Amino acid sequence: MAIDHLDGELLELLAREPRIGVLEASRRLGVARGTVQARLDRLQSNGVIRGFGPEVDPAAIGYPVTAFATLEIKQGQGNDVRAHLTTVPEVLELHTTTGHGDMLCRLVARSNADLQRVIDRVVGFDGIVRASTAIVMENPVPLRIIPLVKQASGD
Amino acid sequence: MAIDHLDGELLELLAREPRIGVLEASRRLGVARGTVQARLDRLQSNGVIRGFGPEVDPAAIGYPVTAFATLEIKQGQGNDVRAHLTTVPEVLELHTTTGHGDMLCRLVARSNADLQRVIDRVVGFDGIVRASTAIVMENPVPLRIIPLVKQASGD
DNA sequence: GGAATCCCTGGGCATTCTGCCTAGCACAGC
DNA sequence: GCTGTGCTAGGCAGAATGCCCAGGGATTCC
Repeated sequence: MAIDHLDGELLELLAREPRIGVLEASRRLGVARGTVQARLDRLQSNGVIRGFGPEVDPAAIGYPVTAFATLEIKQGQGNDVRAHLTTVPEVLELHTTTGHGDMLCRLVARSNADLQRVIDRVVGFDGIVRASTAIVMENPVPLRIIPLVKQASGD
Repeated sequence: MAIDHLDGELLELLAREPRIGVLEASRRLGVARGTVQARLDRLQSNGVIRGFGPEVDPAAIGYPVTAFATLEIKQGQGNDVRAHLTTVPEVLELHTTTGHGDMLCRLVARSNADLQRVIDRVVGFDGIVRASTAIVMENPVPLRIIPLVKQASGD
């Protein structure tokens, strides 16, 4: 469950140079190949490593605008709203949060004008009472995990 | 820049089974290996594929609590706040958004009690006027990209 | 109508990595 | 003292990679 120093270094190495194989990683870390293999297996069956899926940049496929929308949900409509938002491709992420039946979702759009269309589609649903949207201008800290991994593995 | 149908299928395949290699992917897609290799190279130099870093689950390394904090920033303090938040490992993501010098950040913590410590550390900084935090309870739609990819590649 | 260009195919090559195995060693807990 | 666990070090066959080439359609540009 907890990860040790070697796990931390392995994760950091994989994050920096994902294409390297088990053999190369073992060379870099100065341990035996079998060790790296065992650690990787453990991290994956542990659920620490969820996968190695390609990170796709929405901007590069034509969706340069990102926004966060806070949705106020009518009591008892949570499941319907979830199902509805799942069908909208521009909804990249959805969370339910503390508060008065609130949800937070991450949206992308082709342009600011297109964002209006997306929002209309998102909120054009019965269970949603109100929505407030914040458009992202800059992303000073892109989604990262390494600093946390280092802290969790004892620096 | 735009991606075609084959690109879309390739991305979807890689997202579903990231461990398969170029050769296996070419077999699945029914195209030549060189084609897959060329597409992958192009997608990566295009920036469509940012990388293949391991997706680490914060919950699995001891940070099961996620929250989003909206920060109100004192005029002109943006850079200092950014620098400050970058040093906090529990800040996984930071965006500046439209509004009155607002920022939105994603936090994780070891527990609800620990979240208080994280928030104190985040807002214990001069440039931050006010913070409002929403704790995530459920995550009905985890960060996803495939539906958008399919839409962008013409279904 | 050509000609040039681009993309894909299908194949070949040496090198490298993988998955799987064995055996020995050090260290912890019971 | 014994057992289990984790790491090292090595070996092996099979598979994949990176890189190369020649050829064929399709498209675009003169």
